[in-house]
Amino acid sequence: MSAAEGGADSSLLDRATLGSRVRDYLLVEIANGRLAPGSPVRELDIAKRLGTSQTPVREAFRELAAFGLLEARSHVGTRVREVGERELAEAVPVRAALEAVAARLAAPHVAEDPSRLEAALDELIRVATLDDRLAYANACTQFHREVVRSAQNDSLLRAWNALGIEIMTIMTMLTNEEPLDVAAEGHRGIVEALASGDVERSVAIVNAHVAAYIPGATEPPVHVTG
Amino acid sequence: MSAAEGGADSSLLDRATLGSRVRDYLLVEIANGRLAPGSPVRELDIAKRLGTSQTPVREAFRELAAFGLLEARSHVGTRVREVGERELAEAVPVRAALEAVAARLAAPHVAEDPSRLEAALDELIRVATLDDRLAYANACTQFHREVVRSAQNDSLLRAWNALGIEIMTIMTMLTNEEPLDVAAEGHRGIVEALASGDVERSVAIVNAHVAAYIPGATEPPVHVTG
DNA sequence: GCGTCAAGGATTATCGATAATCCTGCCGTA
DNA sequence: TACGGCAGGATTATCGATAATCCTTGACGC
Repeated sequence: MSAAEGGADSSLLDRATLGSRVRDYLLVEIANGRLAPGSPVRELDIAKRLGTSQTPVREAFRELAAFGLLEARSHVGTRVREVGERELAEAVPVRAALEAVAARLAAPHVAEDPSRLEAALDELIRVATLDDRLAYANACTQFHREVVRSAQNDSLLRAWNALGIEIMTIMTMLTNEEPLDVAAEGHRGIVEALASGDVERSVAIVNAHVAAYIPGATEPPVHVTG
Repeated sequence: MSAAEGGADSSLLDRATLGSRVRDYLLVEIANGRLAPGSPVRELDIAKRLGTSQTPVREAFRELAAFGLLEARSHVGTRVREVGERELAEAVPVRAALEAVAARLAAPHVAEDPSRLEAALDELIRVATLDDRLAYANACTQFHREVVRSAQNDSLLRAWNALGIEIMTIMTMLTNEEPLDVAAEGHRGIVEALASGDVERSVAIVNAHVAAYIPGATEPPVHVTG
């Protein structure tokens, strides 16, 4: 998915090109574990399975690789990227820094019109009642993406997207025992802080939230002030 | 360029795939203005001009679109996106935040073995004598990428790559009058700070450096402490 | 035993051609 | 005039097949 559309487009219209539908298919397969991390995926295999040619599959592969979900080696093969605890931990300070910037930039916009973010929160809380950790992970990713999107800064969104939060969140949720309703409610504070327009509080809350995402993290690894 | 390869491959070895060479070609054409912002680019035109088929061109288009350099509409056409000062300025706080994290993480590693970073600096200073602003821009990007790479954090590198620093730097260098040798020397302080292992000084210097990159910026938009 | 090299298999990379889609301009109608 | 619809052109999207590259395996010489 291009950074501009941000990964939320294809479900709306049927304008979807074949490539984007293949992409979504792979996304789901990776998300629910049918394509396990580390397992190889072959362009022509997927093409045959979906009844398309190699071309759209190839395009989908490239996009997912850009998101860090797939790992491709030229002329050799592609596999689902392994995201170990080390990778997960590694991403935390990066994510914290980016979402801190996002909070700083988003606060004024959200304060002016909090409706989109509130809708994302409502959806998250609704999904939390479904006892489906996979669906919850996706909703959670969408919520955070909405925060970043609220900053109205394409560069920021692109960088954040490149982290591959989808897979990180899924991993975290599946190796986690936290009740979903509690996890969901933990996001309310973010919306409130942003909607109030209080930049410093927003940044602090987001930092704490992201840092808490990885079990074992004791405090925000990067504290952003300014 | 895929996030994994990091955009630094194609100029070194001839491992470059056709798609990546087309990408680089287009990058240069856009940078030096032969492909003016707003002008349409046709896949088959470029393909014929470069003597390839449509496929690699298409791939290059997708990558450049992901970086915000091209604007594609399905079944209609692609044009060079207008990258105004606003876009350039937008990226600054994001880049500053990422490179601050990079400095924090890289300092210990660089202190232990500064050779790679020093080599990048030497190369930058060497290229500065060539009076080729395009080459300098590339060397400069390489230097900063080396700083980020020194952090030894894949997530960080992916996010940074997603910003498309190449084009930002090229744009800046081409609309800039600063003498190249002065610009190059401005990077020495970064290496020294990192090599000394002084994290706080490293972060401060990197922040100042990045913020100064955009003419008109008065102070680091985000100050990272911790 | 160990390094070197060649052949073969696996996978992606590229090609040339065709299909699908979208836009524009024209025509007919009221 | 304003409006709807329908050819025709332009461009991308997709296809099926072939080429190029890389890795592995095993033979061979030392």
